[in-house]
Amino acid sequence: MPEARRLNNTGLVVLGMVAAGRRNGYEIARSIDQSTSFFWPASAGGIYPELRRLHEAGLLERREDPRGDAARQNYELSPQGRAALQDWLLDETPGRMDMRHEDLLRLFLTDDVSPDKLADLLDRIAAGHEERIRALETDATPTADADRALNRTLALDFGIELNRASAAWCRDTATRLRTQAS
Amino acid sequence: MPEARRLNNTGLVVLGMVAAGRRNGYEIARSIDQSTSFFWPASAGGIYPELRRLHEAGLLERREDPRGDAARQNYELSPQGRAALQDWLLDETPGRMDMRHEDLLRLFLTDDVSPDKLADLLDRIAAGHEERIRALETDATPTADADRALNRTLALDFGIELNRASAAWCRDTATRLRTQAS
DNA sequence: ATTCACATGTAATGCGTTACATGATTCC
DNA sequence: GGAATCATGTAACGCATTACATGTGAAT
Repeated sequence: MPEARRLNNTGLVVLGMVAAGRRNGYEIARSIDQSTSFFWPASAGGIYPELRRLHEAGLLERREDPRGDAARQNYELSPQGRAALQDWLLDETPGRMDMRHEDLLRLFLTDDVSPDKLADLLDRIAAGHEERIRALETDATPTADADRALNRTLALDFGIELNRASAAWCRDTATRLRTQAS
Repeated sequence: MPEARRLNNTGLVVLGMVAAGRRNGYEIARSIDQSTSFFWPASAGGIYPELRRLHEAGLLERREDPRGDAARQNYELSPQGRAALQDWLLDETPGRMDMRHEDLLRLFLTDDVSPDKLADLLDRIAAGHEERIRALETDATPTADADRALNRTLALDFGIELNRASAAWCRDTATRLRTQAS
């Protein structure tokens, strides 16, 4: 049985971030924030308890690494941790995918179906996606992150492309509605 | 202060579904499953408690509507419920948008960055999106749903387009990786 | 001197998911 | 009679979020 079954959402990305060279909770939180958060969010408050759990489960090794008087922990993968991560990475069953898109629910539930109102809403949805593109592009700049590995770049590119397509569809549909209405 | 603050994820869609004419928990669960689940999931088990909460909060009116010996509840919006829903619908602050995309996390965390392996993974991600397109298209067929309102159609179209763009990007990138590698 | 980035945590609360359990009705 | 659909719930469980609390080190 794959160990990965026991890894929750936070645990998965925390383990992966340690594997990617992040050493402590703060670095992990920062990295998640800059890179995975748009397709795999995890809040800072959940990371430290999760690090402890992973350590207690034997997936992480920890050593004290104080900076002056300030306590600091340094984490690395244990052999079991590496194995659990590989189990999950090599699992070829399709991964879960969930979405929660509030504006789309608004669109779906709007009872005023006049084309103009819908077009306005679509424009606002587009604006949201366009802002997200900007956020992703700043994160994707080479200076922002030492990791220029191909797969990292690809994941961010995917996010940009996704939002670009969303924004484009919204803009197109909005203008289509407006021209048809007139 | 908008009442919508007190509505949780399930409550929002439940209220909306009642507004859209769904009468009982079963109908709501079925509708969510067929339409909003890909951008606003809600599990059946959470709907009945939520209906009770909304009723207790005064947002829904309930009356008994037995079918033979079988108990059944019929829900409708109360004036407060309608107001709360409108508050939320007309709120122009950008809505939340979250995603959880396991295969994308796999892509991001893969340490074997050989183009062939990455291309394989991308093909699998594409396949997942293509399957989702098929699911959405069957839900979007006119026969499947009496609601042919414009906004409903648009929301489903958005989902289809989103997955189409995702799949296309994955396929394109996979072939690009393979040709560059050779 | 003070502000900002670094760094680690806790506690409350409210979900959301899952699995299960039950029974009626309708259709074949 | 049996199966699928309709219909309503409960209970456990593990989170995930949020807000808070605290302190150090580095830079200006």
